[in-house]
Amino acid sequence: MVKVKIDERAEQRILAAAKKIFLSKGLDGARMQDIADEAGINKALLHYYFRSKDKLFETIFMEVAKHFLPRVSEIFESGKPLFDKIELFCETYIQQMKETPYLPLFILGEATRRPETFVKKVFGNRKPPVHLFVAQVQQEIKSGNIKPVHPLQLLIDILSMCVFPFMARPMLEHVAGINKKQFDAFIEERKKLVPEMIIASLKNN
Amino acid sequence: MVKVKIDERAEQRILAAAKKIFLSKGLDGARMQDIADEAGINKALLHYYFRSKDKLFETIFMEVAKHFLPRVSEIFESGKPLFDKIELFCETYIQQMKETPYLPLFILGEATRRPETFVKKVFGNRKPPVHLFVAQVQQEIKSGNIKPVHPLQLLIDILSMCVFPFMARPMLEHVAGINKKQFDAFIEERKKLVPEMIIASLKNN
DNA sequence: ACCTTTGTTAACCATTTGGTTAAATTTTAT
DNA sequence: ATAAAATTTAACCAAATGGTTAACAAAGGT
Repeated sequence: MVKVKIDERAEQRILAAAKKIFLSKGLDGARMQDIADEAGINKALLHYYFRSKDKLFETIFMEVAKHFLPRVSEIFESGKPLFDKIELFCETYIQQMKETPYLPLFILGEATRRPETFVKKVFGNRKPPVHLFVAQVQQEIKSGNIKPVHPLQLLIDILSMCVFPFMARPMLEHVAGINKKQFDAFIEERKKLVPEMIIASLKNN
Repeated sequence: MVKVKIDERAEQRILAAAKKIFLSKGLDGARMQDIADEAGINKALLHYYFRSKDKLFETIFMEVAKHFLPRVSEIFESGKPLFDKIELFCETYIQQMKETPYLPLFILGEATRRPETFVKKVFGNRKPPVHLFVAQVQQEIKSGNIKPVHPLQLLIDILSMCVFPFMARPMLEHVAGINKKQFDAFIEERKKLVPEMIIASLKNN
């Protein structure tokens, strides 16, 4: 008979709980007691494993921040044609946001409130290789394969359309009068529509 | 000689201070003392004019939320051709976000954390007439003037591209290695580029 | 002048909150 | 088994925070 580990290690439960609470309430809104309750342990144990609220938050932030730029480097560095990269970028991004819908508001909110603390730490020395994307776009323009566009503007266009709908979700659902299921369908549709739209705008004729 | 009102009414100063503090720190991050200090008055006076922190916050939120959908109704209800509306929408939106760059993260952050409290209150009975835009797009499709697109997806595309860059600003500046002046130029350029891009993607040939 | 209303403040108060401590329990090594 | 190390908890603590009170000052009306 396999021995089932009935309860995870406390440290893991704390991390999971902290992630849930911080993501939904933010640094200021989260209470250490909330996290302890969610993890089912005593509050003092939080300080035993992680020295302070700030330390715990930073641990979560860093772990979670990775997912905000999901596999972007991998995609940019792949040898794929531009249009394939755009399709893959949208697909990957929207899928990631579907799985962690609180992520963008959380990351951008905290990064805006404490830029010096977080923005630099997130990327450390390894920024995503935007220049590769930029160079490829410029190459395609020079070759006459696509219309002349500003590469960085293009990148932000794509990113905006993939991420923003998740941030505006509650308003969207209310204004458009749709429910969660319809929102999911709406988002799923975007995996195809966004790259189509972008690529159509790039084609020459 | 004109008598200069050396200090505004305290109530006004409180509102201005609360706006500044709440917008930058959010409901949870803002301290009543911060607001009192910013307004240059005693903390008790905050409670004299506005009963509680929540009441004060709601006042600010409601006042400020109006600017999140700047003149959208006006634009949708104007008799203008679709492409003109799109151009005007982008121009108006980006300009508003330039003037109140903290707005989107603030509104969407609070709306997400307390949807039942805020989302409905913001719009009250008067939602923006999205259906007018939708109908106009459908009409243009039927007339064969533009490619067939999903009207709501189109609207979100536009909104995303206008608003998101302001929310992602600190990350953007860091990743793209640009300063505030360059960001402003980047944004200014979008007033033309975004509608151009959208309209190009709608044209038939 | 005098009284009433409105505006403003210093000093408090109760609760919440992040954090600590010392004791108790469990695990691990010998 | 037993001592040492690691884990967990209940009880505290000090600071911060939203909010109240009572006294004081300014303005307005008579």
